[in-house]
Amino acid sequence: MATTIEQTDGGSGALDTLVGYHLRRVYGIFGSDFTEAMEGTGLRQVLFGILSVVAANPGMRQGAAGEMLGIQRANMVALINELVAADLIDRQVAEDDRRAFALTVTPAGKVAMAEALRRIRAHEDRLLADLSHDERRTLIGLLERIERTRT
Amino acid sequence: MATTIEQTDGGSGALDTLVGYHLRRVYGIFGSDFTEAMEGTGLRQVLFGILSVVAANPGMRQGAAGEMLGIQRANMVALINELVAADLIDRQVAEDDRRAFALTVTPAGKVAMAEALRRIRAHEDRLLADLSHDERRTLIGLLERIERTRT
DNA sequence: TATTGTTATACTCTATAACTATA
DNA sequence: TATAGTTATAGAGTATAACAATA
Repeated sequence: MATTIEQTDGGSGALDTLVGYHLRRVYGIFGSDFTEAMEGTGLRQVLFGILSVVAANPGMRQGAAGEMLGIQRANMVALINELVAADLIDRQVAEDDRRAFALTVTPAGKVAMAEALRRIRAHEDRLLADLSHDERRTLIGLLERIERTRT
Repeated sequence: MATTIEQTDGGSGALDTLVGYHLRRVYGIFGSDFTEAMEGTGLRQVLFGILSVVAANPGMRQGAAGEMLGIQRANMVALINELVAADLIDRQVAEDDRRAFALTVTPAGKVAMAEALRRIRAHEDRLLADLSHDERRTLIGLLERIERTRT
């Protein structure tokens, strides 16, 4: 009934009315379940993200991949090293610019991606079981509109 | 038109269809804008979260506050130390259990919270400018339903 | 001069195990 | 024996600055 902050309400207080708070909680739930779902594959959120972006844009540069995912150049180095070491990504000096690297997903990378995608779909189905397909689309749509405001 | 992963689509590939990916992006946008919005207050997301929970439940125990926010006991220590040092939280040995600490928000803490809340509302209004009030409620509602599935 | 990737570094967040003091 | 808080520590994510090679 109160519009101000209640005392001893047994809840989270002002937090519950904030979109950011709920985003934080749900992101946490997704994150830990994702990690569980990926157990044994050696893939993490970032690594799958990179694989996915490179698969959609074969030959793209390391820097461009990082930019699309909001990963800084400096932090891309170790990540790409990891993917190359695991033979999931192929890294070649770009023909037209010898400073840059052209990335492609290896055959093994494609296999790994397919398996990961299967697990991720199951993980999302698990966490979104209470939402109808329409509601999932609504959720993605709302999130995309927020992304467009600030990207 | 393709239901499989496209090649050279210029986009994020399979990522775009995943709720988790959009959550990650939007959470990132909210996180960095939150940090900017709080500049000069000394408050971060976690610290504001603790203040908010303790304000809503005066006298609550350190462990219970952490539990509500998904923060492990071990990690609460330094956070509460920080809030006590800043005179935003009062920490007293609980009368009925001398192992435990009873937490309350200090007067200075309430002032800080009010100012933080003002900034956070502005920050959310900024990032959610494209959404109607109904859409914001829908978004929070959907997120809350996901939280309930796994908490 | 500017850009691509690199190295070094540092800070926050998160997670685990072993400890203490109380219960 | 179990619980509340503590300490130490380690890993992941993220951020900045300075550098080499190339443009």
